[in-house]
Amino acid sequence: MALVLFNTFTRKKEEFIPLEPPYVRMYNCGPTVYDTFHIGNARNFVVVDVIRRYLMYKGYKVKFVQNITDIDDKIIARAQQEGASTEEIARRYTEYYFKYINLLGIMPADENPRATEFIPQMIEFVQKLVQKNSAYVVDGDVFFRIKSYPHYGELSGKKLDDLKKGARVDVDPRKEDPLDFALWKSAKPGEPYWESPWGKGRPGWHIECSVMSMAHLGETLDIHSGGIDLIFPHHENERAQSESLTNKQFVRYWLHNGFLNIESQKMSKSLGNILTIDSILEQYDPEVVRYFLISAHYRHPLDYSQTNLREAKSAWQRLVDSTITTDEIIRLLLKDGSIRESDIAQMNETIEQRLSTFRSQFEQAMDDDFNTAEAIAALFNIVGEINTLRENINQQLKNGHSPEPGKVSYLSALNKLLKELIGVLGFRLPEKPTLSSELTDNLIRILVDIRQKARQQKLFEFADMIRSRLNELGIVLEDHPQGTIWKFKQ
RNA sequence: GGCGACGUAGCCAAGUGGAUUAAGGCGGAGGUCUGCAAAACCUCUAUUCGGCGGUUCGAAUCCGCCCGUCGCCUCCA
Repeated sequence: MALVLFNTFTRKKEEFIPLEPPYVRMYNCGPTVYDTFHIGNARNFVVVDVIRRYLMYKGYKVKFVQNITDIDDKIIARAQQEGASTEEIARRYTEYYFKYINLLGIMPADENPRATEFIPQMIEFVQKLVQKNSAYVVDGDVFFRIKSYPHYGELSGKKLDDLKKGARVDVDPRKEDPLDFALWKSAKPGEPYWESPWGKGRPGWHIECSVMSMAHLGETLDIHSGGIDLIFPHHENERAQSESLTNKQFVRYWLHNGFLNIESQKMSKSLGNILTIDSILEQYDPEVVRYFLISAHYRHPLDYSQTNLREAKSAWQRLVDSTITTDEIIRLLLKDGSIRESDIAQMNETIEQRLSTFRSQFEQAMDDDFNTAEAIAALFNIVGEINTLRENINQQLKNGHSPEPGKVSYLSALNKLLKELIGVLGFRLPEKPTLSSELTDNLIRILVDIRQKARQQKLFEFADMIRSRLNELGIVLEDHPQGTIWKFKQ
């Protein structure tokens, strides 16, 4: 099956063919570490994480690079505001960034280059552009000359004339063209700086990504991603300067995720509706947040609301519950000897067939421009099959028959498949009791046994007390025909 | 002003010319199971896809107009 993705550049879905299969060079515009990151940033990080994981699942060898912009105007502004150094600010929010992407279950990038580590390469890059006449120097600033790059505007689909008409910012009169942008900025007094051929200064914000992506991935990237707002001017400028330097295609596939809105409105500082990721993770499990973030197609706008998060929580719960209950039921069946490990391992063609139908439903969805909404639907179809099957086995049990080994092995295989695909989307299921919590498990089982005795003797008040006291501790008991199982309340 | 996206059940959200009952989830109603629960299962919850026209044998899917929502063009994921 061919993987198809929507390329912002062509505005079409295209089959994904990396430059040198099976290698994939992937770059995502990372954070500028001047502040905490918000749920909208999280959407980008999670979406890109899912894309990366799926490419790996498909057998690609992905090298994933995400930069950290640790010097720029906003960091300087923040530092001055707080009377701190830019390094301090950058360090603080870099830590924050790593802490929270880790909590969100985002795989660490293969490389996280920082802008300040690549200043010499940036200077060299700019120098070459000046030599090629693609850039010019004015009073210690260096500007990119967009006239030198005939393809300017192609990525964002903008006409240069329209851009000029729509300009809402005062134009720097030293620019040859209002659309020329800074490659190197001279330092004002009190600002951090690096020595350069043009005097003291710092890199412009677009040059960083070009330099750092090329440093780690070469001159042509397979995938370059970011939020939809980065198309213009950031990615347009990256493309212009990179291709001017190399005369090669900079990016094969441009991917952009849609915005996350708050109550249908864009998040912005001026509206004061920024939701930082830490405030959300205080209320919701990271997996719930991930579920919410990929419950809609990545290119569509997504609306944040408490209702939507609560909905995600219930849906995620259904997924988790199915896997836990199935695990526990199989465990009980093994324990009382009504089924054996060797029975479970038994596969046959019918089972294989059905499993692959479920798997391919998932893959078809993901192959179609990473349609996570549909992929999740595929997951729920598996859940439905599992739960119906379990019900079926319950029925047999109640009728005094021991469960058919074929059914149990199908159940077990479905459960395994479900867990695998949940993992492909980057979700983490609650962990099995570890060695340290084995004691807990054993203690609860003692209580479960005592309650069972009480129920047999119709001491329901006593039995219910055990159940409700455990419930107060966040432990839920469920009585199944195979026996009683326990779970942690979510 | 220029460019673009979107409008599918109470809510979230796939589908984008014809197999098909228009996925899946949340919520709700009724039932089954249970000592009671929980979880789960079963049934029901869009003759219809913002509105009006058009193209077509056939449209939620294509075209036009209208209404509504949102975004980019400026730092921004």
